[in-house]
Amino acid sequence: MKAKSKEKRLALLQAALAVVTEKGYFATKVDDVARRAGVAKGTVYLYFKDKPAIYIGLVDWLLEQALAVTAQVIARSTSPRQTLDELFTTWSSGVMSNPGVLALLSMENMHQDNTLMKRFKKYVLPHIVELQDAVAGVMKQGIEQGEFRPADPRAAATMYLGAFRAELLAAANRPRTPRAVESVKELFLFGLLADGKGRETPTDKEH
Amino acid sequence: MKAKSKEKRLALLQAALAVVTEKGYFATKVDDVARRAGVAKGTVYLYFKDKPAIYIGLVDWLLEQALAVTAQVIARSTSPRQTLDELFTTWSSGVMSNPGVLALLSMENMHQDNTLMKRFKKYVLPHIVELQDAVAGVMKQGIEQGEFRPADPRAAATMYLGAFRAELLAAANRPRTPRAVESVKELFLFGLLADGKGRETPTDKEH
DNA sequence: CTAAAATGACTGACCAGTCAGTTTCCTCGA
DNA sequence: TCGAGGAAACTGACTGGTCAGTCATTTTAG
Repeated sequence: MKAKSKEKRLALLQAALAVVTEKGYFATKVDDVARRAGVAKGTVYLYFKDKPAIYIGLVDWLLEQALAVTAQVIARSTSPRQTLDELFTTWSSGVMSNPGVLALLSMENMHQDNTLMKRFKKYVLPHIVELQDAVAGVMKQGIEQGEFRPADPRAAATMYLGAFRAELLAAANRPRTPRAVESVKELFLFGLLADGKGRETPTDKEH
Repeated sequence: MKAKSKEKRLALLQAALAVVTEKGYFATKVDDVARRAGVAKGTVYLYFKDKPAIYIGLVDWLLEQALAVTAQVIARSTSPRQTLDELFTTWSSGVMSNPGVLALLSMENMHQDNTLMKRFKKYVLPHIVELQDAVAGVMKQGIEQGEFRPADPRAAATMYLGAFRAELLAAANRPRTPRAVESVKELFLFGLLADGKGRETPTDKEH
């Protein structure tokens, strides 16, 4: 099982990525992955314990990339606001460039299978939380620096990621207009309400 | 196939809802649905052509409810802003009360199977668009009435639904705090930026 | 020449969908 | 009121196809 090269494993992951984003996890046969990588089915099992392990390996790899890219954007940009802007663009042109990938990262999807779900919680979820934390960190910094309003950083992160996701999926149906992306970003920053509608009373929680 | 009662069909759908939201579509065996409804597997096939048909029937039924509830909220509430507020609450306490249901309605999930995907596009997607349109209508009205800023109603609807979804899923992991829900709503309305950060220049699209 | 790597035919488990047989329900004539 | 008979509803054992995972055999590399 612990076969020679890391490279071959990577090649298999790339093949898996291609097939799985195209057909989805459940419709993907191990043999499909093997063929796409140009090897026989047996070979796949030299590098991965079983089918779920391919999935876990794949998601792990993707999240690693996403985290690296995110850290890089955070490191080099000058303000939290700019960071958010760049994250949107960087993500959508890179790792998370299609709905297939998003599906891979969604827990409710993996809910479809028990083994998968267990391993997802154990191995993948922590990394997703890490990503959320990274974004929440940006929010926190922005708030502290006074660029953002006082708000719950986690809620803001959740919403930012949700908006990203929704936009990406919407774009999969209709052709993607840069305008729509801008609209979403802009709404996130400025909110929906017209000016003077009570922005100064964000504390009246109970109605 | 066209067996007697609508009621029995409904009972089967209810059973399917219970099992599918619990285990996911792919992990659900037709026999599970039958057992849950207290009938034999064969009976299921008197009411549904095949397994995908159960799924389609289920989602159709759910969306019908969601649309009805949404229309009702829109009809009785006094302002677009209040409508949005109530939609959030109504949805999460009713039809879309758990992540399992959300998974059922997500296209990327159904991407997992080809037959399912085809039928999803044909039968389900139009209803989802209808729901998005209903929300976009609220946005449009709010904008026209001056309660909301000029913005793309569709983008705003996409984002609103995305925020709802993200919050609901987040709540599935950590216990749901009313505070988090409020945070999300509030962020959606007011945006993240601190006051005086350029709200009056939403037209500088190119950076 | 040998060991590591790769192969792909094979097997066992699983399950959607079928259908011959059984039960339930209804109708109608005595 | 009863029950005979027929139809509609229901049943669940069975079948055919699919596929994850195995492993005896072959290929490659050193």
